[in-house]
Amino acid sequence: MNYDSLKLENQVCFPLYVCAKEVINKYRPLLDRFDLTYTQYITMMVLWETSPIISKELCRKLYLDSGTLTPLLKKLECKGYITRCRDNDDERNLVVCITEKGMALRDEIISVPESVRSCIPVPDEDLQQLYVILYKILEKL
Amino acid sequence: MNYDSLKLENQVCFPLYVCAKEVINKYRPLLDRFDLTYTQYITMMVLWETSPIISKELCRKLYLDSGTLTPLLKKLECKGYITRCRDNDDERNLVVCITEKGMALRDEIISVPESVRSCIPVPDEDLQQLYVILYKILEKL
DNA sequence: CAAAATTAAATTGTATACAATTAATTTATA
DNA sequence: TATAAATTAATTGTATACAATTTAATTTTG
Repeated sequence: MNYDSLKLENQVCFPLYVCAKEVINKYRPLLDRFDLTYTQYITMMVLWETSPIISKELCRKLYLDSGTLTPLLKKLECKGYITRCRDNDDERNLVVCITEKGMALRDEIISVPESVRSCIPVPDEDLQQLYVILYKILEKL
Repeated sequence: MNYDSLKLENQVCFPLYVCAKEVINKYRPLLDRFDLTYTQYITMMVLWETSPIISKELCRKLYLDSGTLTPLLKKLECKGYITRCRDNDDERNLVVCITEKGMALRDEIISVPESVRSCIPVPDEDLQQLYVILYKILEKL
């Protein structure tokens, strides 16, 4: 039998998985200073754009479920970056609001994207192409 | 201040992270039948190609550390797919060998790559491009 | 309107991931 | 050659991820 399809080098998912991991690892030392993990960081990104926001919406935008977000949001609350409270109109919903401290974090963290970019020494065109293909796939999934 | 660089839509890492997660999620129902996780599956892929292999080499090929691999290998051993023993020449090294049962698994699992491929309805050219860019980045990291 | 169905967050359990440390072994060196 | 340095797995601790279940609230429906 021909087992070529089961070779690691013939997989697209493997470099995708490794690349995502390794790029996220580049964020770690940069985000450590702010006591944030990568997942907490992208959560803050949504909140800098949209606050207040319902937890369900946050889950949808971040492609995460409540099992992941519930403890993460509690941690961000402990750090003082967000508040969590129930929606009066529908008590099932959790309303997440960014705090002043959370909003202020944006100014401090502004240099992170550029720092990460400098860790990935490939041309802009490659990253642009990568971006387009990834969203093309995400749309179809 | 201009905060565009902190918008989720302007990140390359975010779709990379989500895409990797979502594609791996496509493997889940397919691998469940074999009682394997994605990480266990790619570990088996290395072993189908190379056995015996030193744990250190396995770590290097999979971009994982011993904190992740040690418990994973113990699980694969419990399932009867591999054996773990020390290298007589250098007792620090852990030698991982595939078992007959592990080798037989390859024939059963052969259809998985095609099944996953069919879950990602984009042209081959896109995946080919993706593959090239991802390895280009990995080489530089 | 009351019961059933639906929805959303939280909880529980399992499996990664990785940093930091520890323990055992081997290699280098004074 | 005895000790220091280096190497490798394993361990410990923290933080995701996600499936499955539970709980509480809301909506639908008979």
